[in-house]
Amino acid sequence: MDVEDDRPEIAVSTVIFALRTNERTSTPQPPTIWLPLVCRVRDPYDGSWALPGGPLRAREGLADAARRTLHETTGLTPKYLEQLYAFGDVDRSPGRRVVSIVYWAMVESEEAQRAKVGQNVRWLSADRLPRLAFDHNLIVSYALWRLRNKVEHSRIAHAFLGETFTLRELREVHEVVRQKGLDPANFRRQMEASDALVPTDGTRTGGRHRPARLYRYNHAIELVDSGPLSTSSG
Amino acid sequence: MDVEDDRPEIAVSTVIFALRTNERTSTPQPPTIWLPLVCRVRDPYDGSWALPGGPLRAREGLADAARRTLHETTGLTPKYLEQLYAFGDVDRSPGRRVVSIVYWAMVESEEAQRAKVGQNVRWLSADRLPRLAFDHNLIVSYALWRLRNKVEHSRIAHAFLGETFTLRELREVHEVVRQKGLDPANFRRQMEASDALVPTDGTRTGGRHRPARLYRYNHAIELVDSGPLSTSSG
DNA sequence: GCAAAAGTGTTGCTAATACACCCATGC
DNA sequence: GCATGGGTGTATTAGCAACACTTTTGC
Repeated sequence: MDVEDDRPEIAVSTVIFALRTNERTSTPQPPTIWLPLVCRVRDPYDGSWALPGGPLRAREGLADAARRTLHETTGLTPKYLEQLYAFGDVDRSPGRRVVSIVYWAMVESEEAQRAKVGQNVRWLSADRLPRLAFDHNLIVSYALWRLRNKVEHSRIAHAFLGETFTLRELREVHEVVRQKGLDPANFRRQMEASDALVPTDGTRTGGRHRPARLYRYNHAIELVDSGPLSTSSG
Repeated sequence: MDVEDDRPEIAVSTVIFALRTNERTSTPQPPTIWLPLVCRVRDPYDGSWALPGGPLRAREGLADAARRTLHETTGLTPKYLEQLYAFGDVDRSPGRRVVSIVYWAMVESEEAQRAKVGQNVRWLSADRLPRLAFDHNLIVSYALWRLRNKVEHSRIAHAFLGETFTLRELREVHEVVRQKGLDPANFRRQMEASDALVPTDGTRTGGRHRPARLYRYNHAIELVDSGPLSTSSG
């Protein structure tokens, strides 16, 4: 066996999350977690759905590679991107040895609608996934677990929303991700106490009720979350 | 430039933590966090201290590689081992492109004393490190941050201790890692409430005071911490 | 006995919860 | 008006920190 071919390859993949409402149903429903997947067109796993990704280029950072590959396949620009885990089991890819550095990302709902879907790229519901290629079911499970964990103790839920948003919208993100209803009053107080939000002058009107104040995310804080690693250092 | 040489290499390194008392001082002192480092014997960074590690073999899992390389250089067998992060900045290694999958580990104090130190391997204090090779200072900082974060919300402190231990010993681990004194009474209650500990029949005697009950870690729980990833899947 | 750490009890503060209530808007 | 969600107030509860106190050992 050739020594060069023995060297493990490096690939970078990304689990991209967005909150979307199921278009198939006519009655209004709360959004759920969806992710764009790519249909493989060659073996192994020809015809299976897989995470967007690709090989790491020689002069390209890990996060850069994640951003590039997900943009190439989906056209999306994520609002949040973080390294998830390196998957490197010996036989996770039939025939070859591939170590995948996996990232996870969030895109806002508006951006998600701009994604170029088609025969080869499609949104699938995170909790009704078919059997995916490679170990990608495990990867998505872990990414979901991380998302749910992080959203409780961190201030990242806004990454699913636009520049400004109402407290109701932010609460809905939390409710969908954490899979349980939250008291509007208590949620408001927690957010106000956390210093994560800055009220704007605007309000969102719609529906037959009092208009809701629009808030903006307070970017002056987020340094705390990832410790010594800034968001860049991949 | 040759295409084969352009492909990024994969290395696996490990930040190994142990609690040790400084041998140089005669007066008894509380332990602090130490880690074994390897002195490099060739460029780049010839003569600098670096994390134990090495290239990933073709038919070897990531965690296996971490376990192997740290054992080869230090002789240690860690009680806890977890993936930390993949570091892959383009120019983190002069001349070559290396992506390092870094693990972090804890060894119990007794095991730490069995480590084979010498000219090339030495224990250094985690908060008084010199300038290390590559980006290893950043890596150690991040590992420390992770250790300190995880020890508060998780049940891993026992990994610094032997099979059985007193509440005082466990509390000392927390105090050293979290860098602050803890109330013995409240600490006891928290541990008892957490179900993480199982009391044994034994007691530890020593010093002129009442013997302390020995506890054992309750292994029936730990599944929760890492979510869908069991400790094996690297 | 006395020092020192093991172990127990009590109190008060803070934060999270549950839920009652008023406010402002669209229809 | 009236339904609906926006927004405020408040009582109850759970958890945690502080600290006084009792117990049991070595010397």
